[in-house]
Amino acid sequence: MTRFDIDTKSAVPAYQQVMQAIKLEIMSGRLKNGDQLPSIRDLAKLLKLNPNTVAKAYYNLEAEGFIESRMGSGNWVKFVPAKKDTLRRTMLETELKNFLEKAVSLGFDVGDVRLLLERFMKDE
Amino acid sequence: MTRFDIDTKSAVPAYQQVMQAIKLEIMSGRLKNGDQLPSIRDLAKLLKLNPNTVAKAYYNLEAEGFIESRMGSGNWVKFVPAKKDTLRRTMLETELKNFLEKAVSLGFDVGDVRLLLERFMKDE
DNA sequence: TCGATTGTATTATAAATATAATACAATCTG
DNA sequence: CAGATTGTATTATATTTATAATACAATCGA
Repeated sequence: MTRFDIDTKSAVPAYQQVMQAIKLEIMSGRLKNGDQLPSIRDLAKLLKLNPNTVAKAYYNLEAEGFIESRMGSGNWVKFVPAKKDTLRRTMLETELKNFLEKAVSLGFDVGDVRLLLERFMKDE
Repeated sequence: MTRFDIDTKSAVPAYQQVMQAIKLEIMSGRLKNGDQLPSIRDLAKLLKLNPNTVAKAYYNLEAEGFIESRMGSGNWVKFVPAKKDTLRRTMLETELKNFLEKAVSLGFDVGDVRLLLERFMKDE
């Protein structure tokens, strides 16, 4: 797993930074299905965090279906490509719906959003 | 202004509910440029909130450019159609960028988002 | 001008959240 | 089996956030 650091000055809570970093590792493929994650205590020591903070990150990652915790033994990446694709898609759809809600409350419709998106695609 | 209520059981803070309701009034056109808003104390009494809670909502609405507060006199909707359109567009772009960031961190690209969006347009 | 109305500032309280300290319990390994 | 390692649960502390109580200051209007 790629090393990462916690920005203690950030407004983003430490446990969320841990979650984000690990998700990124999984999404990018650097962490594969079945890979074992560092133990809570080891990662806590490495990042200079309290073990409970890492435990909270792992707990949430498990709830979101990214990893699996087994008592006494450790934490593993849970990454079944097919399932993960539907998971990612579900997450994307949730985020899109949230965004569209905001757009509508701003007075725009889905067509407006589509036009703006296409401008984005041309620009970059 | 259309009457609205505060859901005290909601996880959304009261001051944010006030902001959202007033933005909606402005965006929908029910509140027009130059319209005077109820005084902080009046709205607080109406909604059964502390005046400071309403003041916080008004303060943020002013910071976001939706209204204007004048000491001793009151609060007015600031809604210059042209400027407001650019404001809305800026807000939309900000929200879109935030969403696209999440999409990318999920492993999707802008093209994927466009396809999903078009499916949304067909379905509804 | 002067009282009433308005927004603002200060301070306090309550609730939620993040982090930490510590103890507990399941699993693995020799 | 026994000790070490692992995740989990409980409780406490610190910080942030939302709300409230109160006092202050600018503006308006009779």
